[in-house]
Amino acid sequence: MTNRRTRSDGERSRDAILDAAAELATVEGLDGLSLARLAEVTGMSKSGVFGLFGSKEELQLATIDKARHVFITEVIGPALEAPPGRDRLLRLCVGYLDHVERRVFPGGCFFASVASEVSSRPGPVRDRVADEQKQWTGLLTENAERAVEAGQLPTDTDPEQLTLELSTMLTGADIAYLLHEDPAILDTIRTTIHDRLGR
Amino acid sequence: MTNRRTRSDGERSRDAILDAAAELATVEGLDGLSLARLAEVTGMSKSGVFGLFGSKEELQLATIDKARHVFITEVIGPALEAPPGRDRLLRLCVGYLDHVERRVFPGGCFFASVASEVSSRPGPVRDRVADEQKQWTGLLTENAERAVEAGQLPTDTDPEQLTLELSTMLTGADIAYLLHEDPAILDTIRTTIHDRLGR
DNA sequence: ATGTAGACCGTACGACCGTGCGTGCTAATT
DNA sequence: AATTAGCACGCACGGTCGTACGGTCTACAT
Repeated sequence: MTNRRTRSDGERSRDAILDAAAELATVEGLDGLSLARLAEVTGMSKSGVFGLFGSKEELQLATIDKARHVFITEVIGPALEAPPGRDRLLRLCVGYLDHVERRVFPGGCFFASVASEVSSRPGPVRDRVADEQKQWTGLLTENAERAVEAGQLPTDTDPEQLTLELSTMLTGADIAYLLHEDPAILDTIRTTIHDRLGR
Repeated sequence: MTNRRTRSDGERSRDAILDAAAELATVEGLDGLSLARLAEVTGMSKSGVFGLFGSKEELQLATIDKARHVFITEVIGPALEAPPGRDRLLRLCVGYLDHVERRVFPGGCFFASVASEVSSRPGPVRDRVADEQKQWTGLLTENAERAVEAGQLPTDTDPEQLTLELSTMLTGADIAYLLHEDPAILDTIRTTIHDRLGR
C-alpha cells in the first residue's frame, strides 16, 4: 500500500493539470482546452480531470489564476528588485518581452493569446481576463507616476497615456513575434522602449 | 470541349458566404468557422457551402483574401487620398483605429484577431496571414521612409523601427479596446500617434 | 474495525464537427 | 430539342467534444 490518495494528492493533481492547462491554452485557446488532451498529458482519465473542477468554466477560471501566478513569478517578481519608478517600469517591460522570448508559455503571453479569444464572448471568464489585464496596466501606471514625480521622465508626461503606449506595444510585439517567429522584432521593441523611457 | 458555365450563381453565393465568413472569423476564430453556422447565415445547406470550397482550408484561405479586400476598401483606399509620407502614414494609422471602432468586423481587426490563433499552427493559413501582415507593415515603412526623406520626420528616424512601434501599438490597441470595450483607449492611442508623428 | 469523504476510473450519452455520396436542378452549348 | 457542366441539396458516416453517473479505492476520524 504505497499508493494512497488524499486531499493533498488532489491538490497536486490539480496543480499538475493547471500547469499543463496554462501552457495548452496559449496554443489551443482557452475554449480549445479539451478534457481529453489534458487527461492525456497528465496521465489521468478524462473524468478524473473533469471531477477535479466540476465544469469547464471552473477549469478555465482556475487556469487563468494559474497563469497569473506564473506571470507574477516570471515577470513581476524579478522586476520588484528594481526601485519603483523608471527603473522598475523598464524592468517590467523588458521582463515581459523576455518571458515571451523565453517561451515561458509556448504560445507567448498567456493573456495576449487569450484576450482576443474571450473578448467577443462576455461572461465570467472574459471579466477575469480583463481584471488581470487591468492589474498589469495599473502596475505600469503606478511606476510611471513615480517616475514622473522623481523627475525621471518629463513632467508633462501623462502616466496613463504612457502606460497604454507601452502595454499596447508589448502585446502587439508578442503577437508579431509569434506570427513571424522573428526575434528581431522583440529586439527592436526593446530599444524602442529604452529610447522612450530615456537611457 | 468547349466550356461555358454559369459562374454567376456560384460566384454570388461564394461572395455572400465569404462576407459572412470574414465577420464570423473575427468572433469565432478561423478554426471556429463552422459550415453549419455559415450555412445557417446564408440560407444554404452545409454541403452546399462545403462543395463551393472543397475543404475547410480552402474556405479559410478564401476568407483571408476576402478580409484583405475589405481592409483595402475601408482603410488603405481612403488613406491613399493623402500624399505619400507623413500625412499618408498618419491616415493609415488613424484609419486603422477608425475601422476598429466602426466595427467593420464585429471582432475588431480581422488580422489581429486571427493572428494569435494561427501563429501556433504552421501551415498555408498561417503563412497567408503573415504575408498580409507583412504587406501592411511594408506600406507603413514605405511612407515612413518618404516622410524622413521629405524632412517631415527627424533624419535619425529608423523607418523600420517606427513601423514596428506603430503597428504593434495599433494591434495592441485593437485588442485592449475589444477586451475592455472602452473607446477612450482608441482616443489615447490616436493622440499618442499624432504626438509621435508630430503635428 | 468501521464509516465516510473525496480522488479517480470506465462507460455512455447527446451535440456538433468536417466530410463524402447520390441526386435533382438550372442554364449555356450543341 | 438534346446534351452537359456544375450549383445546391438532403442525408449519413465517423470522429470528437463536454457532461453525467455509477463504481472502486484510499486516507483518516471515530
